[in-house]
Amino acid sequence: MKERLGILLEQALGSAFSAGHLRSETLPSIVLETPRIAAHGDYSTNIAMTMAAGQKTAPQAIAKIIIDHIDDSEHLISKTEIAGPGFINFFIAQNKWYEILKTVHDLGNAYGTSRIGVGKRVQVEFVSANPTGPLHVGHGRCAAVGDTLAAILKATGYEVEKEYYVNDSGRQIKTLGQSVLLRYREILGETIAFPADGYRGDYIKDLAQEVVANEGDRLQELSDGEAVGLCAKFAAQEILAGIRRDLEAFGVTFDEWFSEESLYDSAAVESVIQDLKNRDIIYEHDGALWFRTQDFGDEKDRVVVRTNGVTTYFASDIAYHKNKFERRFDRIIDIWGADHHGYVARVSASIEALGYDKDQCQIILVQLVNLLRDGKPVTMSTREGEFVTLKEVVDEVGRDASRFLFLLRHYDSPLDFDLGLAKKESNENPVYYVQYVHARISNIIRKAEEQGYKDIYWHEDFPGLIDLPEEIQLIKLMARYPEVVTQSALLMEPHRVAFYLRELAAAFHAYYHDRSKHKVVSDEARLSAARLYLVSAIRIIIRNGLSLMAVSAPENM
RNA sequence: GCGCCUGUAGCUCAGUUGGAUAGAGCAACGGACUUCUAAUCCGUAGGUCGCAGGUUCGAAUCCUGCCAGGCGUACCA
Repeated sequence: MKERLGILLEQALGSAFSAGHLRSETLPSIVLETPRIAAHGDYSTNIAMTMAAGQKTAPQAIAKIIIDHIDDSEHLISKTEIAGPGFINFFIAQNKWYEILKTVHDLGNAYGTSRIGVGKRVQVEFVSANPTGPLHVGHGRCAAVGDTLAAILKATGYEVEKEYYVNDSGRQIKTLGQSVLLRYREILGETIAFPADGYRGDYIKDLAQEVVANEGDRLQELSDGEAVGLCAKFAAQEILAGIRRDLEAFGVTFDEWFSEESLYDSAAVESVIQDLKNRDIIYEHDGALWFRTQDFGDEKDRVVVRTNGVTTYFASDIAYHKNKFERRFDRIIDIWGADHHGYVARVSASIEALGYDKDQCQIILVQLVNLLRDGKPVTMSTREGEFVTLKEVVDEVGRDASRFLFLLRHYDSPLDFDLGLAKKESNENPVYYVQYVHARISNIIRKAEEQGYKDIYWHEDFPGLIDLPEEIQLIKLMARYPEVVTQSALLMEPHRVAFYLRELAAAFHAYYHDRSKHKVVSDEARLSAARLYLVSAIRIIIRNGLSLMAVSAPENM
């Protein structure tokens, strides 16, 4: 609807230009919005005001010229008015709204999809937690945001690839191996001194137990280096498998699990460092190798290879992002926890230094999850083994409820996650409010079937039957769904879908509740058929929206 | 100190990329189930949009400066 009106406006501007009624200038971008207040029309544009300066004419006069040039041969518009300082308000002819209803039914699962991303490949990388311990709630938030954003981008036509970057190399993996080996020796009867920087969680002991079961005391005969290596490899694999399971239980899957180690195996890290050294972007200082990130907007230069010859995490990240660009994505989206924000400048500096367009790589920082238990903060540390895992939350609160909770917030704002409230919230969670709409409509449709309404179909009588203001209101709300999906994609803000669904659900519940006025299945066959058509359209949208979030749409509750 | 994010109703948060009279949920108070499911609905109350300037037809939104909170500021990841 908005699109069609936009086209009319564009044509009107064009014809006003060619008729010489407006001085020609570059076509301004037309912004149509749904006014907050119904009296301001169905759509409103500020175009006359934004053009006023360039035209050197009063906005009201420009508005009048534009309106005069609108060629509305389809009678889409029932009324236009110039209001306030120069808004043009459009009122859509009521009979045109029914076309939306038909569109929803015709498109079904595809209602809300668009083609703005067609032909473009985008990669979304998210979670990417080190395989040194299970995922915690913070990772869950990133997972929900990343997975839903990927689904939204897909719905707008992008070819989307979801990727998990596995940090299976470097010091933290070695520390993991050492921690497991120590617990292993402990089980075999040795007294050990556990180092301060070791991983202390119980899962380390479980892993050590498994090593004992698989290998017996064989590791005792190996050198420390070999034993640590074995333990590290085994532990990382096991933990990663667990991460994968937990994510699947949370409804998140990836197309690609990209190994950091593979960048070393293929010498990609080595060669990019060599390349940058040749170009004097990496230089030696105090025995270490430094990247001139400062020349590309970072606040200081960063170490790539330490004095002891070991590469930093940043080194493989340079090679990793180079690899991403080599895979020829049109867009690359990295989703990180906000605690990594210090990394943004250096990564985008490295992208620029390699000669790529840094704007092609967008980094979303998801604010941290503050974990509370009955109002009191719970400290989380993987190393100390004190944390609440994603699995625990999913098991306790449920996948639907926890996903919805994470998505009911802009990723920019920190989230307090209270475990004491989580259980309670699983009953009061807004997700049930939305799902309940789906269950209620499903129930209506079941009941209708029992009474002989076999099919849900359109009939040209319907406009006369569905004409209450609240019914038109519902259709107008349905018309907005595709705009919401498009906006979420453009702004990369998945929470918009969740908020929209809540709004649609509220409108439906209110409508549904007044049974005396709005009963769907009644004695009047034609009215019933018409209302069935209306509410089943709502069900389609609820289902589509929930499916973007990978939240289930139950038939019964 | 410097950098990033945030400050909107008692609490948790939206706010259509600068629009017209700032909105939900929870909590509080008062109502609605012989009806297609009350996990629901209706109503009341609740606001100097952190503070102060600036930009303009117009600011919660943009700019500057303060104040407060979170995170970061490693040859850790």
